Amino acid sequence: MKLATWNVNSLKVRLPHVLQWLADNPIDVLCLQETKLTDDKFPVAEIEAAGYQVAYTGQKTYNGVAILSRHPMTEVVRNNPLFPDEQQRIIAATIQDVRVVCAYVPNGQSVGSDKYEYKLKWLAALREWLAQELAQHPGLALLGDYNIAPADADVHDPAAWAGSVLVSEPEREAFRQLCALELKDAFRLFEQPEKTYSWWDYRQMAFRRNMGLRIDHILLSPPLAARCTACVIDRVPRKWEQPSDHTPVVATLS
DNA sequence: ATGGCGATCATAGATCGA
Repeated sequence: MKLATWNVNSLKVRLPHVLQWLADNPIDVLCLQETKLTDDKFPVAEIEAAGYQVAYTGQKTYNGVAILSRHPMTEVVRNNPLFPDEQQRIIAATIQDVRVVCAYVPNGQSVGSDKYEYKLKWLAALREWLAQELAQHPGLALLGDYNIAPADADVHDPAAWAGSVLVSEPEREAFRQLCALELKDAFRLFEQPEKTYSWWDYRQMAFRRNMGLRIDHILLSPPLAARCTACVIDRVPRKWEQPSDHTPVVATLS
């Protein structure tokens, strides 16, 4: 089973990219973030025509998440039941023996801002809910845009980024608290090329200069981590015309 | 120090993202 996550920064603009990438990479499950579509505008027919079922929850302009699956989805949950929220940032579904949680973690804007406080509260509530989910679903995968670079190795210029949003210590502690649920960062289960990132700013030719951050992650519970044979970041779609600023992360389970 | 770029929307400049 192959699972992937991709922040598409508008599914309206990026639907051709998603369909092309799925044609090239016929994986089982794809989690999307930042669809930026209300549910009435979600491109269900195009995705079904590509061979995927889909569950989604969105809103106008901001946020929005979806799960595309080649296999039936059950127990679909939208949002964190422990954290009432207007912002559509979480969708979960059970696919075969895997509880798939797709998350778009708040950006946080800047350290100390209201949005930063919201991010930390949101992450604490996510952890609380995941503990409950794990009790019912031992095989759980948390895929998404975490908006956290867990370590300096995930940052192109750690000195320049030190202490700022996406790398600050409270955010990294929140990431570690998710890992403390025994979730494993699939990417770090394997030897990886240095300076591998999942996001590059549109400005300053950041992609060409590889000025990136690794902020999109797949965390796996112990039974799934034991089955994981690979985890890669696919830079290819970032080179396409009119790309998302994020690129897919893919995990393979035996 | 500021703005870079891109998407969105009360379609023009503002807001947000990361």
